[in-house]
Amino acid sequence: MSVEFLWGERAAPTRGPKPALSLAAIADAAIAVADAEGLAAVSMQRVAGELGFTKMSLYRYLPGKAELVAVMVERALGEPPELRAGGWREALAEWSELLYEAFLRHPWTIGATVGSRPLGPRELGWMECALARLGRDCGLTGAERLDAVAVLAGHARMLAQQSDEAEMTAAMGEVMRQHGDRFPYLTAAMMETAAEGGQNLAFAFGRDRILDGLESLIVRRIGRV
Amino acid sequence: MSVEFLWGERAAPTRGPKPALSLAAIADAAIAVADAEGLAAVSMQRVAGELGFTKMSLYRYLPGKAELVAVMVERALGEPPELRAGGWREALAEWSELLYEAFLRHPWTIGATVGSRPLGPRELGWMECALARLGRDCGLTGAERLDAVAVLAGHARMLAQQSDEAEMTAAMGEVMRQHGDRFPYLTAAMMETAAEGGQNLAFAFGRDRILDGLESLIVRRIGRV
DNA sequence: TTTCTCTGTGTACGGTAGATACAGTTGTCG
DNA sequence: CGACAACTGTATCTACCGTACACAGAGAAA
Repeated sequence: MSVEFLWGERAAPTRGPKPALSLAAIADAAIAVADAEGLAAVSMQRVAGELGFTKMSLYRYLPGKAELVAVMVERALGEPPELRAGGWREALAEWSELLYEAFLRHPWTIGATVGSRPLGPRELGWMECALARLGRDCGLTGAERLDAVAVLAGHARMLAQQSDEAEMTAAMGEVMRQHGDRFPYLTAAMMETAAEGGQNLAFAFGRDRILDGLESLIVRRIGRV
Repeated sequence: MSVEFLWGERAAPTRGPKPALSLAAIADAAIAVADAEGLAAVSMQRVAGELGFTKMSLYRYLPGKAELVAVMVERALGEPPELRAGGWREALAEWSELLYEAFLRHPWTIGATVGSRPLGPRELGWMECALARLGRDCGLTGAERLDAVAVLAGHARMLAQQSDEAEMTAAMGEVMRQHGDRFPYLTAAMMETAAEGGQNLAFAFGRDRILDGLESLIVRRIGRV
């Protein structure tokens, strides 16, 4: 995986035939496949076929599949958002919600952004726009600010992943019916949840707890929010 | 992927040749490969070769590769821990740290536990032993207790993943040197971090913020911890 | 001993990523 | 204009992957 690929703009060649494809068109076709059938369905063959070309033609635009996935992620993530005016807490709340929604729009990005990988400009841009609001005067060190943003991002990622797992929850219900007695506290919590009904506020709950925790530390450090 | 596989004990056959392999031996060989070279290096061929058998022999013990990975995860996770006595906060702090260390021991489990998958008894057991400490009398609803534990688990997973990415950080440093001016706040935070030195407390920082947030909610709900 | 079941093996198939060689197109320069 | 160089997409090839299936041998039950 070449890091430069996500950052460098390659000069458009002047000689030779006009390219029939483009990086953007390839990425969009791949994203459409991933949205519809998951990341596992994205193969060079499949994407090229979707565009009416042979798979090897894609290698004129991309060094390999890893780069394709990286470009897909960058495109699916979108430009970093313009956050509403307000304090750091409101800004980070909005930021994490937007990230959460981006993950929901393209659930495969969750699986595509695990492990070591080169970060593209947009992924860094999202980090930047959160850090811009958690400024240097909030009483947190640089490492703490980075970690605070990472915790929020991790929460958005985890909750988006959970909401993508309807059939997993169904399969788990079957298991719980058979082995529920081995997990009394888990069973109780799930029964309560089912009785309450409202489960869509799971993301907001965790996010607000994290922000509560940050706020209490900041208050301890500088005496105000 | 058959859910029953992780839960059911298959009866040992009485007739025919003695099995030369065992599920445990296969999983251990696969885990050794994954620990050394990553999950991508785990193929039926490779695991069977490691044991001195042909790949097709593995299918006498496992329906397919998905089940192999599921068994690997269950084995690598280990039995749910016995948490020290104490309040919910100390217990959850220890719990998330143990989970974090389990992820560090087998970094590939992070990538193997994304997306919809059948949960095994140990994965549920870990949830159970955390929920047992965040009891019904803490003022949180069932859904809130589940989400609180999920946030802590997600944090452990995310930080374990980050610490596995030394070369990613290195590659990012190169990128920042070239395009750092586009990300001033990110650059500042990273410079500060590098100057401070101590980055191993990143996990504890996030964990303590999450626990702070939970504590402040519980205090609001029932007036005490 | 015969029978039946389970074991591990060999072969085969369709899928994957990717290297390489090649034919056709097209801009630039003599 | 003609020759050349650069670039395109295609066809072919290798090396894997997971796994379906048929089969020979092992070994306990009948």
